Amino acid sequence: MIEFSEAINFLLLDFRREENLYYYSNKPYTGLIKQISGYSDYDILLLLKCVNGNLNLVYKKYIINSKSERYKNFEYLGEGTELHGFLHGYSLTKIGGRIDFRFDDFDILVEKKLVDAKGYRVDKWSWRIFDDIPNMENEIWVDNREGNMEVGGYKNDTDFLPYYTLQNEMREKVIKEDRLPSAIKYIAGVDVAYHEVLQKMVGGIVVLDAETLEVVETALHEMEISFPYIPGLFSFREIPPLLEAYKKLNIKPDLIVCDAHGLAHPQGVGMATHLGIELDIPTIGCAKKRLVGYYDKEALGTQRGDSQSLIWDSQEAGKALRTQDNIKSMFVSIGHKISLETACEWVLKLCPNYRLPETTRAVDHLVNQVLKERTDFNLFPEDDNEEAFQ
DNA sequence: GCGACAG
DNA sequence: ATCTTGTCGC
Repeated sequence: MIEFSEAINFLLLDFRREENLYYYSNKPYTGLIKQISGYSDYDILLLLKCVNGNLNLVYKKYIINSKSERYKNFEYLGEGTELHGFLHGYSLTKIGGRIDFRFDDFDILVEKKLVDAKGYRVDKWSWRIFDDIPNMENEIWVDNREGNMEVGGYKNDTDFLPYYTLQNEMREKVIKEDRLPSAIKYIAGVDVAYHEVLQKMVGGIVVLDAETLEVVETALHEMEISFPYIPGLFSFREIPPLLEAYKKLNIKPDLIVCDAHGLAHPQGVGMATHLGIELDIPTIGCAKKRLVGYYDKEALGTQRGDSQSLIWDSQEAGKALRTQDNIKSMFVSIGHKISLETACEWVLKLCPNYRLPETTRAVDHLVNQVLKERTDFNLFPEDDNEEAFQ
């Protein structure tokens, strides 16, 4: 484990060797290095994902000239390195409602008290955010290590045998042929957005007019994240908030398009299928990435409408379907009460301009917007009066 | 034994 | 799913 103050001091000293301008906030902090990536030919981007109180923050630092000897000094700060200690020097900016901590324009902040670095408009700045220095002994140290939150403790699949059993039962109920209403008037998209630190999720449904693709109704439901993400058991994580949101709808859709697989699933019971059986409504699985199955990439054409069978367990589990010219294919499969051919027709109809269906696009936008609004903190309430920066 | 693995 | 920045075209 590396002391955070030590690490950041090192970064700052290295980067701003000539300008020893620091703030000492003494803010206890815990987190880990989330990602180190090559950023361009000469930059390395270091992202520290941290938990501080109940905020989810991303600290970042550019390290210039990675090709020089200097870069070697950073090798010990590998991805996953744990950091505990004190936040030492930082600048705070607010960009489009998002809080950003920047180490790179730290000195500008000190000098001018208002930053406009790299063309970003900076609305507010402050170091008073950390005035309420928590007592170290009372501080709740949130363990934000991804392994603990998403995978750790859940690795043993036998913990989830009951869910696999449920999937086996559902598999018998799937209807793989068209049982659609004579006229499809409304089509819905469903999606869930997450807040990793608050452990909240917002499920949403957007109902579109099948003819015009205009939004006619939306419904939402927020709840705690209670089920981990496990490929194959994904539906048990996302369906609970979706069922709640569905209850709130006045206009019930004739068809639902899921941003996930249906039959193209290890047990043949992906989220689209699960949801379709649960609601007894025709559903389509329309995923961005393959989960199981194989298809002939060479044989797949490059034009909108081109498709290849996705084979799994010697069966056609779905289609790799090109929804736009020269663009990565989508993966369409039966959810419930619809044939694969009809499902592909609807997906194409719903993708007049973009790779993703309009249903998915609409609900994705809604759900992320709402989650952002509900989890956005006003870190500067005292600045809302006019004397703040005089 | 190891990799792959929707969102 | 979450997060980031850069570039291009309307």
